[in-house]
Order: sequence, then structure tokens, then C-alpha cells
Amino acid sequence: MAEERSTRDRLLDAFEQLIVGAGSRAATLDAVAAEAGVSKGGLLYHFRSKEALVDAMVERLREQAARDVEAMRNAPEGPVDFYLETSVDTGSDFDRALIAGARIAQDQDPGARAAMADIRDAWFSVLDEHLGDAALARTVLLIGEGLYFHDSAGIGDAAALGQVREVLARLP
Amino acid sequence: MAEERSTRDRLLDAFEQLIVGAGSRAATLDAVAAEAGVSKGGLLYHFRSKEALVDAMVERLREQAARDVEAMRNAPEGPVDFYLETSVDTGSDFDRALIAGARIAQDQDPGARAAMADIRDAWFSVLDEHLGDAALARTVLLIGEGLYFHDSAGIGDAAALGQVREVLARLP
DNA sequence: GTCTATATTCTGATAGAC
DNA sequence: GTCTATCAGAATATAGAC
Repeated sequence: MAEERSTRDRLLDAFEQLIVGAGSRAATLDAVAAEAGVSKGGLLYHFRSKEALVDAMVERLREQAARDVEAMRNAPEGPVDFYLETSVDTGSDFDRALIAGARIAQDQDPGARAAMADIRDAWFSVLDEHLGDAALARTVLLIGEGLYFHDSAGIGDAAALGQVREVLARLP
Repeated sequence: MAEERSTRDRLLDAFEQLIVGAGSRAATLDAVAAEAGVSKGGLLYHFRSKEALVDAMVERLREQAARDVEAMRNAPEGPVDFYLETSVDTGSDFDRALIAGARIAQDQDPGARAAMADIRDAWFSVLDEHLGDAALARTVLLIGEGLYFHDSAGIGDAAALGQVREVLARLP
């Protein structure tokens, strides 16, 4: 049977949730503890400092991303469609982790910046290998990130994915 | 002769610079005042609260965006090339203001969110009018935002713009 | 493992001198 | 218009009880 989500994981979930939903400024230790339903002391037992909390979140993001890249590489519909579909924020755990990682990277955290750059490189590699066309791979990569940027800013457009697909289908 | 940049404008510049370069968490009143070379009391004479500082920054962004959209509409190279070129962060005042606006919008500031949505709508309208093709206009819009997202995250790729142009040129 | 209480530093804001 | 001094509350972190 499935294990309960550990307090540690619930704290990381709460941290990501606050960053995504309210911005990194709102993701204080107090707020994270309250969101996870534990006291601040309880939080600090699992993560000795805020930096440790950030580092653990980034580490978990890297693990999730590695699984995502494998799924993308082996997707029945192909890496391009898989990538574009998952670039629309569906509220999955990985979506939340990725948006949180991008926000923390914007705060100039070195670990988060490195992780985001590595994830992006991995996506590009799969697209490029599959398409055999670096320019098209780069374009698809940017479109996906445009979709992400919007969804994460809350100004997404539900029709955008379909429109992008239609345009890509026109290419010889 | 050109007037000196007013203290008020230098404070707004400093605020944007800190948001873009170090993240919104680092853009405290203390840091903004120091960056602009005035005391905190001096800052608070011009902006009675942090909220007033944010609102003034967003208002200035709207004015800059209105000028940008006009330039885009009348660009000799056409709106698409103009838009994509200016989506690469060149360090211009408008680039800085736009990235700062996006960051503040991510902190869920209602004024910044509305401004970013309005600016995006204006860009889309110009692209759509020029192209007469909503799907293509949406795709170009997303590519530009992908370019912005990267540059603002500091992981941009200098070759990306050329690659995108090449792909768009393949479309019938 | 989790809590409460406390210490310390940071942040936004006010008052009043110059 | 700009500064210094000061304050209240928030944010990170520690200590020790349970």
C-alpha cells in the first residue's frame, strides 16, 4: 500500500506551493510551516536553515526532471508533442516544482540556476536528437518556455497549444 | 540640453535594477535607497510606501510599453522582426522595466499583473493585424516570451534568435 | 519528531532636524 | 528635498521541554 507522504515531503510541497501561488517573498519559514501544518520548530528539525530547504527542493526537482526527460525520450507521441503538452501547466507535481525552481533561480540562487540550465539542456538534447534540426529544436524549446512563462504568470491562454501545433504542422 | 535624471527616476531605475539583478526579495527599501545613492528617508519622500514605489514603476512601464507598441506597429522591418529582436534582452531601459514588471507580477501584485496582461494583448493585436493569422501570431508571441524568459533567467543563448528566424522563414 | 519561547537581525515606516 | 534617529513588526534561527 502507498505510504503516507512524509512530513519532509509535505514541507517541500508547501514551500513550492507558496512560491508558485504567492511568490518567493511570501514563502517564509512561518508560512511554509503553517501551510504544511507543522510548527516552525518542526520545520527546522527537517531543514536546518532556509538554504537547506531551498537546496532540498532543487535536489528533488532534479530527480523529477530526470524522470520527465526519460518519459519525453520514450513518449509514444514523440518528444515534441510530449514536451509541448507538458509545457502547459496542468498542476502536476513536476509543473509546480519546475515553476518554483524558475522563481528561485530568478532570486539568483546558484543551485537553482544550475539545475534550470541543466534541465533546459536535457530537453534541448532530446528535441535535437529526435528532430535532427537544431534550429527547429531551439524554436520548439522556446515555444514551450513561452507556454510555461504564461501559465506560471497566470495569464495563459487555453487555445495557445492548439495554435502552436497547427503552425508547426505547416512546416515542410 | 538634456535634463539630469530626477531623483524620482533614479529611484525607480534602482528598484528595477535590483529586481532584475537580484530578485524582488532583494529589492528592499534600504537596498533601493543605497543603489540610488540616497537615504531611506529620501526615498520615502518621493514614494510614501513600498506599494507606492511598485505602483509608480508599473505606471512608468505602461508608458514605455505604449511607445514600444507604436514603434513595433510602424517598424520598417515589420512588427514580427521588431518584436523578436526586442525580445532579446539588450539591457535597454524598456527591457529592464519589462523584466521587473514580470517579476512583480509573479509576486501577485494586481497592478503589475494587469499591466503585463495588457502589454501582451497589445503585442498580440499588432502581430495578428499584420499577419492576419491568429495561430501564427500566437506562436510568434510565445517564441518572443520564451526568449525573454531565458534572458531574464540569465541562461539565454545568443544563437537562438537567428535559429528562430530561420525556422519562421520556412513557413509557406 | 514536534512544540513553545526567545534571541537577533532585517524591513517598512514615522518624526523631526537641517 | 534630503538626512538621521527611532520604532513596531516580520523573518531567520537557537534552546530546551515534551
